[in-house]
Amino acid sequence: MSKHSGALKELRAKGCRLTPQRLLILEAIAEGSAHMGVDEVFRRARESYPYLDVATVYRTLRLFRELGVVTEVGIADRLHFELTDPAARHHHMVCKVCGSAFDLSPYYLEQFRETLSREFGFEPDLGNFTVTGTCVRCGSRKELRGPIGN
Amino acid sequence: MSKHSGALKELRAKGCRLTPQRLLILEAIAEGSAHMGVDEVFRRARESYPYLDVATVYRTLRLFRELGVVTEVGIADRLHFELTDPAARHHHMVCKVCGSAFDLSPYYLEQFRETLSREFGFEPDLGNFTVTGTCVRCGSRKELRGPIGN
DNA sequence: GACGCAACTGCAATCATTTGCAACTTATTC
DNA sequence: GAATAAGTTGCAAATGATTGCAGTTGCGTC
Repeated sequence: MSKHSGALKELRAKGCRLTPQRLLILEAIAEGSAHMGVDEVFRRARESYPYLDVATVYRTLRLFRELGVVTEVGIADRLHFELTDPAARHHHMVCKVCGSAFDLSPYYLEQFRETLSREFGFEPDLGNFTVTGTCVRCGSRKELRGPIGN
Repeated sequence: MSKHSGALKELRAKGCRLTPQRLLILEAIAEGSAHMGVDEVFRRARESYPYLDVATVYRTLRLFRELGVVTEVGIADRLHFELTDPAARHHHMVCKVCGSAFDLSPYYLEQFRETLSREFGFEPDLGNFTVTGTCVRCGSRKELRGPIGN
């Protein structure tokens, strides 16, 4: 409950309602593994309420993201979410070869953010920031196969 | 033709074939506006060859992106592409409020890239890098409406 | 604790993107 | 220039995600 109270306050502040569906989805994310796919959230939440529809899950997750309650991580072109933990805020590096997601401390982005803000007045949405690329393991494996290898 | 010759060489090097469809799609992007949506590429290319299928456009664009021939820009959760110009390489800032895309010089990301590479061995795929956020105009408009405004 | 309204949900339809497969083409080899 | 092997295409079906709408429900007000 303690983890949710903040989220509920956010809902109220925006004039949103507290529905059983939203509570279920919130719980599913809070109790599930890190970086949950939409269908995993859906399956978990539906266990307690079989009438739940995927559309509601998508809508709710988007709402939660806008409220800052959950963080979106784009893994392999699909939506994944995790509970936002203000005490351990972090970004993500996703390997486009193996699909693994690594946490990245905001420390490494602070300077970048400041530059964009100062130079262009552009305020980056780093709350849901993800860099794709190649992780150490996949990078070294590729080298072994030569420059054209796939 | 001069702009394409590089792309054609890339195709050959990877053992890919040169088909009329691919040429059409390449031309459509080269002649079209910046940051073209998939359907715009499709419509343009189909003008010269009505049998062209969307699936082919998607497949070809993905191939071109992997070859570095085109650059992907994610605007409002949809795929957009532009011809990669090695002489004027740049990244993108996309405003999540108004959907505008702004060019960003690689200069601002060089340090970030180096840090990720050195600290984590993670090689970011900055060729197709996009930051979302709020641009100057939308940022200031929001302030006028107060903190809860939408 | 009933009323009213805007927010929310479920359903079905729709859009954006990807994939499996059989038929067809490109480019290579002889 | 015919035979061949591998890459490509179009079509149709599947998947992931969004949206319109009519009915339902949370919640502030009396």
